Amino acid sequence: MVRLPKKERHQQLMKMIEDNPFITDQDLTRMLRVSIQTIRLDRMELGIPELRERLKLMAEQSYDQVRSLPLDEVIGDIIDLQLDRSGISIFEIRQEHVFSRTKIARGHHLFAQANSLAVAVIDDEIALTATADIRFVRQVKLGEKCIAKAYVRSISGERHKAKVEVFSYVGEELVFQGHFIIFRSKTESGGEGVEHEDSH
Amino acid sequence: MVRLPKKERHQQLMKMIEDNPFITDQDLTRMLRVSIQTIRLDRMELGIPELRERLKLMAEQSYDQVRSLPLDEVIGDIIDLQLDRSGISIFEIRQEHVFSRTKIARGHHLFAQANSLAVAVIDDEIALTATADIRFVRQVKLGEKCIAKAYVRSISGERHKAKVEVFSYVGEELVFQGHFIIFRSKTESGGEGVEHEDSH
DNA sequence: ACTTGATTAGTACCTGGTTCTAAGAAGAGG
DNA sequence: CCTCTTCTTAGAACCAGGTACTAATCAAGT
Repeated sequence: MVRLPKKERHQQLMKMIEDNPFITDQDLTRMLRVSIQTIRLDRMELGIPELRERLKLMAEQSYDQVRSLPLDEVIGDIIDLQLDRSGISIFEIRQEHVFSRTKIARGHHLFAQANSLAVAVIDDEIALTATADIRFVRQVKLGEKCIAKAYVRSISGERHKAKVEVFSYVGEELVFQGHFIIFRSKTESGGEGVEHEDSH
Repeated sequence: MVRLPKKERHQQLMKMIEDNPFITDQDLTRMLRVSIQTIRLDRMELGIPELRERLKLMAEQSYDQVRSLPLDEVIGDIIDLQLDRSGISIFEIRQEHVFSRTKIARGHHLFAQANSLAVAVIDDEIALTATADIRFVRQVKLGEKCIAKAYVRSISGERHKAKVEVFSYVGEELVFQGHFIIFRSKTESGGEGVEHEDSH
């Protein structure tokens, strides 16, 4: 049984741990046919932490992710906002926003950006989307930065509706447009007879 | 120093572990002022695994999530699907889908469910939303289960468009409706001159 | 022959537990 | 008062999965 040269073993070891971080040194000795000390020396050289540390790290990462989720009440970063007038937000299409096969952004993310912005631009305690009429003008791909611009077109009196138009661009190109009707509460508390409002 | 009754201590212990799963029994003895054996008996009674098991579980969950992400190309669980005809999906509104203050679902999640379903119901390799005309009929709250029903209304020849209507209900009540126009590729590969398609 | 790098063996020790046995303390019921 | 039960604490043995360190062996290289 000819053993592998050290470098190759290191390569294998890294790969094995990468695609199964739950593996113990004991398991690795069986698979690589070297002593457990060798495995440990290898991990040291490669700077790979022990099993428990690996799991702890993974757990911490996922924990932090969960805790930072509540922050994203707005999809995309708002970079300009004039309440009841206009707003701009930017949203980068990342891996998690695209269809894995085609790398084309899933529409609800573009909608979410536009919708969030349309709601944010309304200066009120509670603002909910009532209707939306949207059009996906061209597909947006992985890595592209989508810039949404919202304009408040009218704020009608009695029933507290606002019309908001949103145009999203990648560079100069229009990729999405939407007309939103947003219901807003009274500044005081919130309306009687607001039956057709909705979330966003 | 009067110690807490057992039930209260159990309450506290559960809460403490819940909002810091990285805590050791040793730490807990200091905070609850009981012996480490008591802590361990308590964990046993409550069925709370040891620190390492907790971390391992978290790590496994996040690992599985990452690996299963490509699966959730559809938002909501599809419970019935007749390709090119109709489909039904169910989607439970959870904490992460609502505005934290009002507990009302954010519209883009309802849209995402409907849109996903509209795309899924089209029997084609590539199907992308072109336009959508949607209406949020009433707000949906935390904990409600949203059932979306999609009907394919027409499939037009040359340009490969399909019209899909989606109605979402909570119980008997209509909460959302949308008319989608979906572009589809040719079954073979995918068309030349498809310039207005989009993601969903 | 001497040195160096790679590998293996073995021991002591660590953390964060489990499992089991045993012994006090505290209150309830007789 | 005694006894029974529940709760709590103590302690020892053991375990997984390591770290840290020492030492021995082997195979080349020069």
